[in-house]
Amino acid sequence: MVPELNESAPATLEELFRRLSERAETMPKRLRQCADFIAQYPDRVAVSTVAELAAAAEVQPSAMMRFCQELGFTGFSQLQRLFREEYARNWPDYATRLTNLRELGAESPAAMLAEFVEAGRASIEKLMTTVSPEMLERAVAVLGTAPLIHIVGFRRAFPVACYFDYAFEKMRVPSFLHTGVGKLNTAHALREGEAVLAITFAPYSAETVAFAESAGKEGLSVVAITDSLSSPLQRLEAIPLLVSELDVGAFRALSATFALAIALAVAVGARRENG
Amino acid sequence: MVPELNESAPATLEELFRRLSERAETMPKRLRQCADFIAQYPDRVAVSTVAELAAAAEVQPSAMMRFCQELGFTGFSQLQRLFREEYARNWPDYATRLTNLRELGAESPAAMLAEFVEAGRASIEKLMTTVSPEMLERAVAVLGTAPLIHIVGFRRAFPVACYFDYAFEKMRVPSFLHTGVGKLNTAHALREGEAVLAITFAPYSAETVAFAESAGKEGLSVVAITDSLSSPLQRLEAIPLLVSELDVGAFRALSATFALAIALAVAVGARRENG
DNA sequence: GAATAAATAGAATATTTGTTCTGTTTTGGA
DNA sequence: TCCAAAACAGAACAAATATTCTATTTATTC
Repeated sequence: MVPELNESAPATLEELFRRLSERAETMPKRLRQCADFIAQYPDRVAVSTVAELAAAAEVQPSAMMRFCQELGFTGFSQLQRLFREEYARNWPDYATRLTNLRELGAESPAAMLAEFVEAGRASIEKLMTTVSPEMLERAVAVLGTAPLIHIVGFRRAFPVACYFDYAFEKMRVPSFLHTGVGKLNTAHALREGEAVLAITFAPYSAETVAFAESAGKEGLSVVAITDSLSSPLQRLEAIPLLVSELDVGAFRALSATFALAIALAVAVGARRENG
Repeated sequence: MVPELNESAPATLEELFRRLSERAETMPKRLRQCADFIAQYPDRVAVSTVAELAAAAEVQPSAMMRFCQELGFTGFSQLQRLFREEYARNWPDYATRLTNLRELGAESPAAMLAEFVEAGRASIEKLMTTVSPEMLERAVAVLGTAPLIHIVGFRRAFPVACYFDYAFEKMRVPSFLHTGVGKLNTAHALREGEAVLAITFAPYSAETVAFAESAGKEGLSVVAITDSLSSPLQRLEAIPLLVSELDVGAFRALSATFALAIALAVAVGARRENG
């Protein structure tokens, strides 16, 4: 059969996604589920059957069909062809791309990305060896039972602190983010039985250390995310979680730290729910 | 039907190719044609039918079948599954794995960390294929010349925005972080020629989208860090940098996003210094 | 150079996969 | 609250795709 021309169907992936973003809002529930799923996992489309894809998106195969037709395709096969053609171009794998990017010249942004990707990957893998499971368990035990968690971290650690606050909010874990806004001193907000989650990396920010110290003196438990055993937070009786990020030149990313952060946050959230 | 175990069939692509190189020499003509073709164009196997593949290798479909069986597979489908899984390896179903972990009673914090480490590693590797070097170059060109960079991103994207502000400050790149503190509207701070760096992930925060839109209307260049081609930022003429983070259960980390962020920040800093 | 075994092509069949259809449920408007 | 329209799930059907079978050709051995 001659593949029929279909003037209303998107001819490229870009066009498809553009149309998707225009129309997804107004689509009925199930079709929107399809749209969201395809937007999130476009690479699955090329190598799956309608049935597999529908199951993964948690809809009926027929819903997926209606979705394809809604977009102007004659059916799933026509949509899939688009993804399969795209696939053919994208094949070179991670290792190849990394090499290619590096060869573009050390100065190019793409080469820089390749460097940080490699550093991030290595840092994350290393994380499994630097974080002690016992300490992690203790940290979860402390944070999982505290009535309120104080989060403190400045400079490079501030994004991590923000993220904790976001994650805790999402899981309805009571938390207080000490932002340092207005240079107001918020240390007086500490109450007995509460816990502190302090994040700091070399050169250790004085405010964070002072905050953790005063909390320790008042008998609050302190969990410390930091980068070495020689961190000043080690002197307090804090529960240490060690992350070491590999650097590229003078720059250090936060990829591994965030992996630790989300794992800790989710573990604390889960502990709370299960009592 | 239960997928039958087949002890003689290669279980991985590596094993398949190894066996191929051992045996190809001694194979009859047509089967060898099959072997050579697959060795040369392995990427086509995942998305083709036997008929297509046979035609491309210039053999009969039945020859391709005999070839598959010669290698120990029950048929073409089994061989193809190997190639499809290889492609799929980048997106294991973490939701299912997490459920399994829970059912096994392995909901320990350490197990959770392992999950996020694995998700982070895979996400970072995937970053190499989702970020287009051309777009990255354009983004660096825009941000590297703008007199001021406006950074906007809320909720889950806020840590990323903070980090950009920190990195830019360290490299003395003029930047302005729109924090949303006090719900003050800061959109009037935009001046001609300046650039916007917008970060948003599904569900896209309305404030970020509105900010980027109003910037776009005033003719400012917008660089968008987002998670899919169907993001609302795509509709503006923004320069897109795509990151997709794998999720664990309902949770998604930021490991890959931060690798991209630091690479972009450093590249912009370098561009400024070198003129 | 004939006999035998192996390999092959193409047709026939079985299976999987895509698509359409129908009765039912949900949603939105009067 | 009822009615009409849209959306939906699941089953039935159609198309495509994989697999097997058989007659024929090609290679190998004696």
